[in-house]
Amino acid sequence: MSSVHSTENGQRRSANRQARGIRRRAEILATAESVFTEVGFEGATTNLIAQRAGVSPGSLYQFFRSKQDIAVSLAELYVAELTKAQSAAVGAPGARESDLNEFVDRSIDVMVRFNAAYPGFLALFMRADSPPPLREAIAPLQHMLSARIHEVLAAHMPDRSEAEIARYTLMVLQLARGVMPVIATEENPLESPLTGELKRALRAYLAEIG
Amino acid sequence: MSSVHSTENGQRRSANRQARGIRRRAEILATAESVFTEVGFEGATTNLIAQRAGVSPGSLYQFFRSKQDIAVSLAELYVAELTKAQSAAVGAPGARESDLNEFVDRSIDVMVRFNAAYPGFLALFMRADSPPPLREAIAPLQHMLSARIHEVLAAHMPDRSEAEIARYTLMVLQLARGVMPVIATEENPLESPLTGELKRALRAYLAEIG
Amino acid sequence: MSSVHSTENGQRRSANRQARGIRRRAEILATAESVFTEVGFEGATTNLIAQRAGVSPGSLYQFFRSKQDIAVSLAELYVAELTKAQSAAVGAPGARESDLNEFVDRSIDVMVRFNAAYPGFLALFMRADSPPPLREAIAPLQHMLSARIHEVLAAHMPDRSEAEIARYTLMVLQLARGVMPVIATEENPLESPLTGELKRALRAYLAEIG
Amino acid sequence: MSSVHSTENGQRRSANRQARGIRRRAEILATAESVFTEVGFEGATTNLIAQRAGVSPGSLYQFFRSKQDIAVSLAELYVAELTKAQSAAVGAPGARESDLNEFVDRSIDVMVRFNAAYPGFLALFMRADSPPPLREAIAPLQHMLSARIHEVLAAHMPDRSEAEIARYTLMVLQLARGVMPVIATEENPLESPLTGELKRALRAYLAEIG
DNA sequence: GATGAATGAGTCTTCATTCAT
DNA sequence: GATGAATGAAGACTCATTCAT
Repeated sequence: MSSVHSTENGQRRSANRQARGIRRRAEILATAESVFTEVGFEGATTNLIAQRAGVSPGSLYQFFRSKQDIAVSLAELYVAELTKAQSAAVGAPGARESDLNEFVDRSIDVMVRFNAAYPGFLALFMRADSPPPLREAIAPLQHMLSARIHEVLAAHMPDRSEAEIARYTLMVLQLARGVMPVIATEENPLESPLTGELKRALRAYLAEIG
Repeated sequence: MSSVHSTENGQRRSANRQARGIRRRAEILATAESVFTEVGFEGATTNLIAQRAGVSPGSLYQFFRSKQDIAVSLAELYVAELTKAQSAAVGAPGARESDLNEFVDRSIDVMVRFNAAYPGFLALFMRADSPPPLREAIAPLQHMLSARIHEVLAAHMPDRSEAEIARYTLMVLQLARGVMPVIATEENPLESPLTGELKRALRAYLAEIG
Repeated sequence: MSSVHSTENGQRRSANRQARGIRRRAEILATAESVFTEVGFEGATTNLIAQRAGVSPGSLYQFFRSKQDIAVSLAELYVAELTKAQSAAVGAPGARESDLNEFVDRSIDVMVRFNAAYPGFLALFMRADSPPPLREAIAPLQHMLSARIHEVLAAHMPDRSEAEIARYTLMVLQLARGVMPVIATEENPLESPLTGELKRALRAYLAEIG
Repeated sequence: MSSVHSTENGQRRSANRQARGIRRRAEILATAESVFTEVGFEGATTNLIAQRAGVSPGSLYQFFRSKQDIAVSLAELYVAELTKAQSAAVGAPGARESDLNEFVDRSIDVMVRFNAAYPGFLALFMRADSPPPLREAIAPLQHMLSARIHEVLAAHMPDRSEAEIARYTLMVLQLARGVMPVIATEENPLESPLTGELKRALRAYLAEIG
C-alpha cells in the first residue's frame, strides 16, 4: 500500500513538475517577448531575460537551447495562435466568402487584435534582416496568410490569371503590413481611425482591380 | 614674411586636408552602407567597416563619434539626397501640384529609384522594428517624407481638418513602405508590375478619401 | 511485538537497500569509467554520467561527494582489483620470487590483461600529465605498484642501498608505463610482439643492473 | 624633407611595433606554457593567461585565434626547437652513427635538456587524450624522432626486417617516453642518476636485440 | 591627422552542485 | 533514499572605443 501510495505521489509530483515546467516556459517566453520588444533581438541578453523572468541563466537554458531558440519558439507560438484566430474569425479555409469587403474587415480585425496581443511579433519578425532561422520559423505564417487571401481573391476574380491573382495577393499583404506596425502602437488599436483607414484603402484597391 | 608664407601654405594645406577629410568621410559612409546592407546594423563591426574602407579604426572615430553616429550620418545623407531627388522630379516643396495622381506617380518613381540606388536605406530604415539606437536616426527621414506628402494633401483637401490630413499622410507613407521592400528586390524595379500596382493602390485610396 | 516485527522488516529492508546501494554505486562507477574513456576526465559531465547510469544527478551525489571523488573511487577500485590480480598471478606480496625474470613476465602479463579489462585505467591514470584533481587519486596506485616491485628487487639485491633500489623500482615502473599505452591499443595485447619486447627490455635492464 | 622624415618615422614606428608584437606574442606563449604546466590545458583559462602575461583578454586574442591555437603554437615552437637541438647535437639526419651507444647518450641528453627547458611540452603533449588538433601539431615531432631512430637502427642491423626495425624503434621511443616525465621533474635533470639509468636501460635493450 | 595595438566590460553558454519535494 | 529542476559562478571570446606614438 505504501508503495502504491508513493507511486501516486510520484505521479502527482511529476504531474505538478510538468505543469510548473510548462508554466515556467511560458513565463520566460512572455518575458523574452517584452524584452525583445523593448530592445530588439540583438539588444536583448539572455541574462536579462532570465533575471526579468525571475529565473537563473541556467534555468533558461533548460527550456531553450539558445537565445535564437527562444525567438523560434516565439514564432511557433505566433503561428499557432494566428492560425487559430484566423480560423475562428474568418471561417475555416475553404469556406467561400460571399463578400470581399467582409473578408477584408474581418481579417484586418484579426490581425490588429493579434498584433496588439503579441507585440513581439512585429518587433521580431517584421524586420528586413531577421537571421535565416527566424525567417524559416515564420514562413508557415506567411504561407497561411497568402494562401487565405489568394483563395478568396481567386474565387472573386475567376477571369484573372494565376500571376495576376498572385500579384494582388502580395499587394494586399504588403499594404496591410505597412500600416500594421503603426496601428499596433495606438492606444486602442481596434478602434483606431487608422484601422478604419486601412480597411478603406484595401477595399478601394480591391474595387479598383476588381 | 615667412609667417605670411607659412600661413598661406597653412591655408592651402588645411583646405587640402579638409577636402581629403570630406572625401574620406564619404568613403567610410559608402563602405558602412554596404556593410550594413550585407550583415545588418548590429552584425556590422566598426573594425570591419574601417578595414573595408581602407582606414584604421582610430581614423574612423575621427569622423564619427560612434557606430550609431555612422547610421545617423547615413540617414542625414539620405535625407539630403532624397530631398534633392524629390525636388528635381516632383518640383520644389511649395510648388502646387496640379494633379494628385501625377504627384503619386512621380513620388513613387523617385522612391523606387532611390531605394535601388541606396540599398542601405531599406536595410537600415525600412525595418518595421528599429533597434533603439537607430530609432532616432530615422526620425528626420520620416519627417521629411511626411512633410512633403502632408503639404500636397493639404493643398488638395482644404476642407479637411489637420488631424485628418495627418492621418491620410501617415496612411500613404505606410502603404508605400509596405510595398517598397518587395519592389526593391525585383529585377528591374522601375518597370516592375508591382510599382504600377502600388500607384494604383495609392490613387484608389486618395480617390476614396478625396 | 509489532515493533520487533517492524525492526526485522527494517533490518531486512535496510540490508536490501544497502545491497542495492552498493550495486548502484558500482554501476555508476562502471558508467563513469566508460564515459571518462570516451571523452576524458574534463570532457565528462556529471549529468551525462548520471543519465547514462540511469540515475538522477542528485542520486549520483549521494554516492560520490564530487566529480573528483568518482575518479578517486575508480582509482581505489583499480588498486583493489590490481592487487587481487597481482596476488593471484605472481603470488601474494611477501612471497619470495625465486626468479626475477619470472616475476617480470608474470607482472607484465597481469598489467596487460588489466589494462585491457579496465580501459579507464589507462585513460585516467596513465597520462604523463595528470590534471591536478587527478594527481591525488593516482597516488595510491603508484604506491601499490612501487611497493610490489621494490620488495622483489630488494630481495634479489641485498647489497644495494635503499636509494638504489628505489631508483631501479622507479625505472622499471616508468619503462613499463611508457610501453603499456601502445600495447593496450593492439588487437590482441597479450600476444602482441610488443609485450614480448617489453619483457625483453626489462629483463635486459635488470640483468644489467643485477 | 619633412615627408621623407615622417616616412622614416613611420617605418621605424612600424618596425618597433612589429618587434614589440613579436615579443608580446612570445611572452604570452611563455606565460601560457607555465600556466598549462601548472593546471593543465583545460584547467587554464584564457583570462588567467592574459592577466599573468600582463595583457588584456582582448590582446591575447589579437595574437591567438583561440585557446587551442595557443597550444598549437606552442607545439610548433617545440617542433622547431627540438629539430634544431637534435640536429646540432646528434648530427644532421643522414650522418651515420658509428656507435649506437653514442647515439643513445646524445639523444637522451638532447631530450632531457629539451624537456627541462620546455616544461609545457610534457604537460601538454604527453597525454593520452589530447584533442586532435594538438595531436596533429606534434605529429611532425613524432615522425622526426621515429625517423631518426629508425634510420640509425636500420644502419646497425642490416639483417632485420622492416617490421622488426619499426618495432624496435617504437620500443626505444616509448621506453624513453616513460622515464622522461620523471627525469624532467628532477632538480638537475642532466646530472640526475635517472638520466644515467635510462641510458643504461636503452643500451641494455639494444645490446639484447642487436 | 593617422595609426593600430590595447582595452575590458559584457555576451552567450555550460556544468558541478544543491535542495525542495 | 531518489528525483530533477534550479542555481550561479565561471569560461571563451567579441567589439566599440581609446590612446600612445
